[in-house]
Amino acid sequence: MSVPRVLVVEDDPVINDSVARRLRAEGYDVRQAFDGPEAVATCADDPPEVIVLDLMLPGYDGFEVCRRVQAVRPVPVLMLTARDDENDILTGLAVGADDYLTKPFGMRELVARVAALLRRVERASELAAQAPVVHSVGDLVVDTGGRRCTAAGELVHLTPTEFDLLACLAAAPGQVLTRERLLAEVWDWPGASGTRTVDSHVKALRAKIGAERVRTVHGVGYALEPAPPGPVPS
Amino acid sequence: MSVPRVLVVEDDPVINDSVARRLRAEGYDVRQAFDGPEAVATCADDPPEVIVLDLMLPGYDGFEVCRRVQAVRPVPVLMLTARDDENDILTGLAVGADDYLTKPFGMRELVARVAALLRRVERASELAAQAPVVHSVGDLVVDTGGRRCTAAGELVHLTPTEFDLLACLAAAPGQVLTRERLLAEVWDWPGASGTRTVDSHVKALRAKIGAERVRTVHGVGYALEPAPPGPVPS
DNA sequence: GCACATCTGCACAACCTCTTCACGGTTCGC
DNA sequence: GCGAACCGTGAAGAGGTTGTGCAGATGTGC
Repeated sequence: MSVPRVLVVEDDPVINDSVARRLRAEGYDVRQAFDGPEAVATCADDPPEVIVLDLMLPGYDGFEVCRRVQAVRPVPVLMLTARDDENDILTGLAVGADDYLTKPFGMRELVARVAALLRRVERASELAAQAPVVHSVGDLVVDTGGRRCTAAGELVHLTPTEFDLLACLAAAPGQVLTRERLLAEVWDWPGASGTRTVDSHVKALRAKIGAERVRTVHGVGYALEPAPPGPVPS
Repeated sequence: MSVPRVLVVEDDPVINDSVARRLRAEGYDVRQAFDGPEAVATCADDPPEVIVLDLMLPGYDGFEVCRRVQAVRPVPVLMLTARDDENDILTGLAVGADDYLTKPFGMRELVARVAALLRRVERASELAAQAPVVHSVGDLVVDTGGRRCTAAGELVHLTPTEFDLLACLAAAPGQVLTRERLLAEVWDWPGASGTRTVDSHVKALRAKIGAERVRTVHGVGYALEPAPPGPVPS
């Protein structure tokens, strides 16, 4: 994303040009659209990083543009409202706008808001990329950040300990973890007390995510099956 | 910005001088320009903090001056219009002017407007540095700038603490935040006193935005549900 | 100063979880 | 095949965590 693309949607040529010029001066790759259909068409082609969108448009209005564009791919939208109309703002935000400015607005502020939206997008993608908070093992998904787990698309309710246990296993799919190791990871450092505690929780886990997903290795410990047995005969 | 520089652009020497004199008396460092090209040249050299700009100018008019100057660097512009022409005013604001005065104007008012512009710019640049303004989570919209919140399009009244709490949760949708984390974010650094305070406010929040939107994660904390239960009927 | 809204902390009840034990079935080494 | 070690299972008590209502403290605007 070396040169962020910005789409300016505004029917008044004077305002559109002036906004576009200002944003180009800031170093953005700016496209312009002057009505609803044109805006949607431009986005379908090649979605920009940010959209600056006026609400009052010929064709269909800003809300509709927002809906249609967002339906394809989520794009940050900075909304321009002619009046300080509470309802317009709230409606706009409800249909997917990310920020708003009321006319008359200062160019400085507009530029700042666009930059803020871009920062947010970048930050979000960085977070998604560098935070391996989600483990996928076959059709099992373990979201350690949200502490949720789905098996074959179905949400599974797990108790705290069950979740920690599964997260631990999912961090190394196919690898066998000893009871001692699991006790250390999930239960901190409990003097090697009843190792049967692990068994109990494995049992509970199996009952919830399917017994075949957790393999017992006799004399060693447990492992999460990397992929379901074979090509599932569905 | 110890001594703010002000550029006065006005073709009538009498008015120009009188404005300049008055502003100098207020302690500003004042330059003068008497036509469009001169104004642009002065700005290219060394942009002032504020421009007082007449619309009727020889060379090119005030709009053009405004556009060219703003293309280089955003500078607050106080526009002077001969008539009380709505179109002129709107066009001017669109090309980057920040305020306007209609002739005939009083010196006192002009001085006040210039001072207000300087204040506003300072404040705006502070604001611009802040984080994004709006969080959308499902059909829940949290406008941290306007400190407003809507659920399914309906405006919801929240107390300050409730709003901060929700904003904190909305900043990381689906992520579980511990009570300690929430105390740190919303209540600054609370000696680890009653974490039950969080519970109380969560209860109040749930009553207002719908209990199903805030998920309890036993033994860990709370999370905002990323998407509402049912698949959205588009 | 007063009325009002809001925040905080507590106590209680309800709920959820963890752990442990004993028993029976299974696997492994010989 | 046999013994020993290992694992699965079920149940129940103990302990911890959360939801809720309420009262006092605090802050705010008129």
